[in-house]
Amino acid sequence: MTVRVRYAPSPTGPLHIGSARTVLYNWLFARQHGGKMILRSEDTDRERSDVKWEQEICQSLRWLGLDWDEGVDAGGDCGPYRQTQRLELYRDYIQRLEQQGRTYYCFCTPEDLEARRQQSRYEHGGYDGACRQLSAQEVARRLEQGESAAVRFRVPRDTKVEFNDLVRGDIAVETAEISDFVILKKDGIPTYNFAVVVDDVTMGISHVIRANEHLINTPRQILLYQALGEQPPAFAHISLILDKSGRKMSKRMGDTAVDAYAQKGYLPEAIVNYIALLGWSPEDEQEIFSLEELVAEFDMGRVSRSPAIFDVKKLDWMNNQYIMQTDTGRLADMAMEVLAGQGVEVARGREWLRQVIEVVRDELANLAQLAEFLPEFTEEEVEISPQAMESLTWEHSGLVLDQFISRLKQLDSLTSDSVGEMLKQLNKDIKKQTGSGGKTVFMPVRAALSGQTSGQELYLLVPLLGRELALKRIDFCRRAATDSGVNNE
RNA sequence: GGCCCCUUGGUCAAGUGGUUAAGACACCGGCCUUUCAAGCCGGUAACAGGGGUUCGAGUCCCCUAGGGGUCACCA
Repeated sequence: MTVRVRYAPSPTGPLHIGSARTVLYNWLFARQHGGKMILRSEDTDRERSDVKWEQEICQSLRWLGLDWDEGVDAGGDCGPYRQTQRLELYRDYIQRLEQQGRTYYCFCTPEDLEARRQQSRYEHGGYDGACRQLSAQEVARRLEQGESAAVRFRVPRDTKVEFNDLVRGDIAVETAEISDFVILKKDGIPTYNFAVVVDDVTMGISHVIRANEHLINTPRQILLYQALGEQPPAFAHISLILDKSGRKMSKRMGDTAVDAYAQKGYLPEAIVNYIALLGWSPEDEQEIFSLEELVAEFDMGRVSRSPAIFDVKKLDWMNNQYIMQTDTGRLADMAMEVLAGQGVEVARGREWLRQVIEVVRDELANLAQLAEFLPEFTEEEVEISPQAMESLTWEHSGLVLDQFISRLKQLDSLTSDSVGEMLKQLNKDIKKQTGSGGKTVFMPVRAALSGQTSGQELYLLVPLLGRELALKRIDFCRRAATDSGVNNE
């Protein structure tokens, strides 16, 4: 059997992180079986659908590195791939069911239904079957009078629907639990449950891999497959991704859209890697996976049945892992965009930013955090910590800084090597002159250069500052120390 | 409320009747280091509860509790 899977979003918002994982699992499954991936737009909700979202979803998918063989933006033999463009097809299928007496017209208004439901809410949900027994004459008469009607599917009574879910095992539901549901809305648009079935049948879908919230829809859909005389596909329902509070991920608790993570400077491969591990685990203990490795290792049988909580801390760690091993040129390109998106201007340009990244990358959870690091390399007037201030008053600090300044001025070019050499020599010489070195040398230099007692390696910091800024900093910090009433001469 | 699904440390999770119950993130400590990170080493911490079945249960069965989903002319 050729594997054909699909991702079928409704274009009503950006790509959700949970959906991204669903697509990933579909994609991995297709790729490892030499199958096809299909992207279909379920845009039958005319109120909320918008092509703008369809485009954004496509863009996020591409950004993640997930492609598709057929569908929206790709074409294929089973098109069109937007449900609103397949209305005639649905009509044919509705007719097939009609001819077999499996449907009936329903004239109940939404208000009627709502009112009746209010009363019986906790006894039996769903439709009460009011129009099930309407005579053919009455139906014809009301239709003729121009009364509009929805079409409902006649659910068989007293039987049960059983199927085997690839991740959940055997599932059985009594049809008594399923009321006659609408398959064609009054406006002539099919409902989700009907359209998916027709689409999955006509597109030859072999495996339906989707979120767990659809598990309960599956029996209805299987009933439809049976009524149409079609073989249902295999189903795999994967658990939801929850937020920190254990609820379905909501914007209130953090970012839910893939795009939000892109804008914060998370790398697509980190996102993919992280969500792959949210609900699936490999046989061994590997944590870092490329897309190719995932194709090889992924196993639907090892997908977890329980919901997973999205942990940004681990994502941060994962992203950092990728930041540390990614080419800084690429990071710089991404960072320029990310920072621009945050309204942060990089006055000294991309190449300079690249060097900054080289120096601070091991502390970065995402590229947007670069914004917090930049002042350390650009500001003239820095914040001076009490500890830094104190180190400027040490016995030999004045001497150390004087010598550092004159040597800095003499250096031909500022590279990590030349500055490193210079510092080493300075340390040696000071030790010879005063008897103390190490911390008594490096700490005042650091304090005068940055106002802090911790930070980047000095030989990396200085070249990034440049001679001019470095000298200004030292001047500024010494002045501040003097002004604070302490004599550091 | 009915139905369906789920329940191993704070989080992700391994585990398919016999293990000292892995590993990762986070946290704590140590080493390294002119600082901070990174890195390396180590530590704290879990089978929701109760009944069975069994020589033996995180693993199988039942009940309870908790969480989630669903009960739309939304998808």
